[in-house]
Amino acid sequence: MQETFLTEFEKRGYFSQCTDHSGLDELMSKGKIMAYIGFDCTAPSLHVGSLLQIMCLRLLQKYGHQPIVLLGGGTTLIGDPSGKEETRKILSKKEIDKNIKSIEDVFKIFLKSKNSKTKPIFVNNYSWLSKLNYINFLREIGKHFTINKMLTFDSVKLRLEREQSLSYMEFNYMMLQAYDFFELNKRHKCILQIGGSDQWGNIVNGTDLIKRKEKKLAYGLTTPLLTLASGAKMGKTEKGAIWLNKKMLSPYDYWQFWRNTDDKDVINFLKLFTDIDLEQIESLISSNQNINKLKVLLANETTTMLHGSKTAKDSELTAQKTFGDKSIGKNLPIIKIKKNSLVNGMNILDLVLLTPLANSKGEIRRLIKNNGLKINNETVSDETIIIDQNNFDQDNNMKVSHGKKQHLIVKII
RNA sequence: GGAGGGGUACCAAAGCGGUCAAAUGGGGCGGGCUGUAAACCCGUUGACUUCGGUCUUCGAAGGUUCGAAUCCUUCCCCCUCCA
Repeated sequence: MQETFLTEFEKRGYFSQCTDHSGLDELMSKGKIMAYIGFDCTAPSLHVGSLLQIMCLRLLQKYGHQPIVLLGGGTTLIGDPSGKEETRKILSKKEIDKNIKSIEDVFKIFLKSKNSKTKPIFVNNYSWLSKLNYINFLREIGKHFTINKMLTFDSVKLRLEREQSLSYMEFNYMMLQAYDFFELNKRHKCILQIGGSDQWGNIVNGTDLIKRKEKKLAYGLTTPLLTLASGAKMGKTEKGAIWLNKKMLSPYDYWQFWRNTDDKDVINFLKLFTDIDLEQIESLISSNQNINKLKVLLANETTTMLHGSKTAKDSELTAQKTFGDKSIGKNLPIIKIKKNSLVNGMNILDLVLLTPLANSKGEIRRLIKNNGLKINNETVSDETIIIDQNNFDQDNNMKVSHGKKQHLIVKII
């Protein structure tokens, strides 16, 4: 059987639901289509939780389709109630615009723009949503929505069942998203919206609206909500979200995130988050590769995609040095301190407090008590020791470790 | 509108005048085992400290008391039942 966008989409584990599977598959194998995914702009960067959607856009390009990236400058002003138990905090227009700019940069890394037929189109729904006239909107769009049906959507239903307030503003969100699809259908002949499974309701509203107003067929396709083997949501860890923007998360930490994948998730992640051919992945599985090698492969592939192959290699090397020969790898985070703050020596507690490794002296004391703090690979057992120039090597570096995984370099300048 | 029940640390939940920085479980962090995995075992989990203590915290604000998470008053929020 010939491979199509949808067949690979399914094989890789991206598929959850589709409004018309065979219809869409047929259409997409006949020629190029336009498809869009909308992204929220509540933060200055997307995190790994959105990576699956980004991979979908890449897959579209692979099969010669053109992705539209919708940055929700308008809808973020309202806040999507889907999957949220509480009202989101509302951001200012200025913050959102700033976020959009930095999110766009990430897409430009992931998506290819050389081929003019498949290069991504960036749109901001603020440009049309902000121009809507309330009365016209109600007459043209609002009449196609029944309250009866809107109340049955999970995003609304859950809030009502829990008696948590849902403002009229948020209640309108789904209409706006439906309108986005309608607008993109008119502007760019966009006939497919992809989204996470929590977006199903919103997407279907869009295809319905297009059907009613334009008498045209449009399709919806959703990806499953990913959960890790541990049951946690993809993308957020205790230390914070796994951001895609390198200003918010260093490439080394990004690499580490993938390297630390649960054994049970590794194969799935290779399929979901790398470009490695499915056949090749299958052969890796059947050849019974060492699981840790696969994790390194996963980390290298994902990091290369975002930060480039050189950075990925450097991260691997840093990891090798850090965990293998316990030396200093160059990609470890560096904390700089001034030379004169060390002339009289500095208490270990004060020094560690300057780093992101701990938030209070009490925490550092506990860490020392539990044998978790190391200076240059030596376990610190006394909280009163003084750090001075002698603890640094000839390059003025000193390695500080919190447990086995968190390491950084303190450097004298 | 009426009648009850409740808001405690990251979450869940006990405590109901002093021995409460607050039981227990989950989560987190650290250690052990290992493979930078999972499972398991152990320790730890407000801040500061000269390690004697000191300061801040049990929805909010006042009050009673030598002493309040605990009692009283007002206010805010949530839940259940009735209308």
